Amino acid sequence: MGTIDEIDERIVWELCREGRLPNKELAERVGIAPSTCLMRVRALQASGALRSFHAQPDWASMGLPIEAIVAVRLKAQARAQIKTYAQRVITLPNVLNVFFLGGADDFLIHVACSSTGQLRDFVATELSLDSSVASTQTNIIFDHLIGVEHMDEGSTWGRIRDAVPGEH
Amino acid sequence: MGTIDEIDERIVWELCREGRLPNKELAERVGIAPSTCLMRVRALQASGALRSFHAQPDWASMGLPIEAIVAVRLKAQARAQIKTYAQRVITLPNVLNVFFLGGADDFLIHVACSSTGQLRDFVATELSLDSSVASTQTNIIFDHLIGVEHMDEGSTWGRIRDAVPGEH
DNA sequence: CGCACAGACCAAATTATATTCGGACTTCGT
DNA sequence: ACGAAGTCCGAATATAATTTGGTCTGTGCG
Repeated sequence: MGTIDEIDERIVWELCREGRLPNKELAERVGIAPSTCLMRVRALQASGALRSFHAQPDWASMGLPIEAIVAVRLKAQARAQIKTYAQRVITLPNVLNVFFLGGADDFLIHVACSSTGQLRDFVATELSLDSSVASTQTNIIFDHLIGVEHMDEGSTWGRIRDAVPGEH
Repeated sequence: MGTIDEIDERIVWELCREGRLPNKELAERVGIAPSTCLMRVRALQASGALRSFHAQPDWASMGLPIEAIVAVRLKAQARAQIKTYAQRVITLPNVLNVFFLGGADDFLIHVACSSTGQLRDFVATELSLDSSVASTQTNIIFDHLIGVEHMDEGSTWGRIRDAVPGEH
């Protein structure tokens, strides 16, 4: 099956940092021929290791200057419907991300809105109103930093895995 | 200045959904010539409306199957150093995203780890150990849905902005 | 051992895309 | 109405993506 070697990892890594990196340039960076590189990228997509590619816009420029994280708790008896609820929420236009969580909160919903008013309205009518919801807590996002954009060439992800701490 | 019209919005929107969409195809979708489309995309990047492009990997395939959101609170007197702390954290290899928050928590840190052991170790040594930190709370992520992937053609972002609720 | 096979790779040819460039069109101010 | 500025398009060119065929390597088995 799709066992990922060192080169595949470098490919994924480079594409995380620069999603529109041309195949030719990518091939050069990881040290293989463009044709081979293309084959690998397609295999990575087919295997699911490379899920998707997305632009990261400045939401404010798009008229959505207010971002927030909404922590949602479902009623205990509604936990079974957690997937149904999430499936509905993820299709709402303002929703950027949904994280299913363990712990006190059932999930976090990352949203972008045109104003604090719209945010309040959105949370009230789209999130809280659902009968499965026990409570919501809205936290404004002041800034958002993206990890892969701040990572050096040197720090490979291979190193991360190697550094597994002991489970004493 | 970079005032964004209807077509620019559609461009950004399409690229959010498909980051590697070829310029020719993009031009076709938004109904302009490829040369014009290229010019607009570059203008959007220059103006900052299009920040960046990233691949979305399956972190488990990359050997990092454990994802978590860590809520961090700084000591009251350390709030001034919030940016310093964040700048350090964002460069750590396991960190995917950092959200600066208003509210009780100062920020949320989205991380990917090779094991629960590494997660515990990472939070303990890289996040909690800092003298500015008052407390951390770690929540495992069971699943992560991406909004733009689940949005239909029909639902334009223009509609979001229009639907500004009244501030009565 | 030596052959047949599968898998991975590369280079060159082909196809398609990205990019540049010049000119046409619109808008706006005088 | 005229000219300047801005925006757009189409065709030409540069560059990249993709296909193809063949080489190399390792493997299993006669």
